[in-house]
Amino acid sequence: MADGGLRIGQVAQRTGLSVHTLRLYERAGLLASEVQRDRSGRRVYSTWDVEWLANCVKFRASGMPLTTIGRLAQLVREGSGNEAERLELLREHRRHITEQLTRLRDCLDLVDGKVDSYERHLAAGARGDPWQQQPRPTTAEPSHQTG
Amino acid sequence: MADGGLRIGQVAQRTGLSVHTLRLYERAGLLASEVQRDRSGRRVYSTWDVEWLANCVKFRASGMPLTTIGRLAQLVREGSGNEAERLELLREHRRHITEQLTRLRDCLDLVDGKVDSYERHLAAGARGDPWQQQPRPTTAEPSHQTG
DNA sequence: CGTTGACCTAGACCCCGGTCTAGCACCTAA
DNA sequence: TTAGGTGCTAGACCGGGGTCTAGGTCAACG
Repeated sequence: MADGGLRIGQVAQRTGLSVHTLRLYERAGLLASEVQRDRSGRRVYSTWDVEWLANCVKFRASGMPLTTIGRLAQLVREGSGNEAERLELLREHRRHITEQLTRLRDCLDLVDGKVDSYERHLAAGARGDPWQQQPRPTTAEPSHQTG
Repeated sequence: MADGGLRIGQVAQRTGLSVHTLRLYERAGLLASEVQRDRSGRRVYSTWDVEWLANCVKFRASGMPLTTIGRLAQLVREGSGNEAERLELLREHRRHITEQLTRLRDCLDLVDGKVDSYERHLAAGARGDPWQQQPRPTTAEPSHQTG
């Protein structure tokens, strides 16, 4: 395991991505540095590549689309000088994550509420349905309001 | 706005779903009660339907697949007696949400770290790249370790 | 009346992100 | 020398979740 020098299978193991996906990511331009090849054409990933991929995994897991990761990768590939742009991109993603977090917490509230009510319901011996449309008031007609 | 009696367009407005999606959801069996129709065949949603749909929106937003929502809807459609199963389903989804939350927080840490480092980097006058592979140690060859 | 706007159905289309296959090349170990 | 394992490319395929189109029906308004 001398520094650098992992092949695709090993990288797959330690990133949790499939080899297919690794190749896909490369084709899609997600890699921030050209992957080396050994003399018979097989990919050779440096440990830096693997770290980068681990980051990609987290970006994906937090909903960053492949194209965006690609843009970031490109910026890094281009080297120093565009840090402001990278920062911008990262900030935007951070915003995106925090939004997801609040939405998710909101949903969790809903689900928690439902779970609670069903638990109480079942504990109390199942009288009535805590989540049922009312016993059908009438045969609803849209009452023709144009609004 | 007498109780009950919204048409699809209005429902689209208040749920944020498109009319296309509303019809899709119906076809996919996401609705927990048969949508009424007026005498010319147009859908007439009760306010209960709309509430249900609002819940569906949250389920989706928290990553519940359509098929699962469909199962839940079916249980509700079938009426009292299967509350335990609904509870099970909801609990599982809650678990799923909390997992997402922890993963997301983890990703947020990463992104926060990167943002911080770029901010400090830029504030300090951009020396070196905080996110760059080391200056290319050698021309990595995989050193043929079979492991 | 006719026109306009909301609605209907069936079905095609699309994007995204992966997953898999076919057919081939290499390399090392038995 | 051959077999097994791993890798390669190009490209097909897939599932999920929408989104849109074509072609038609109402119904209400001017």
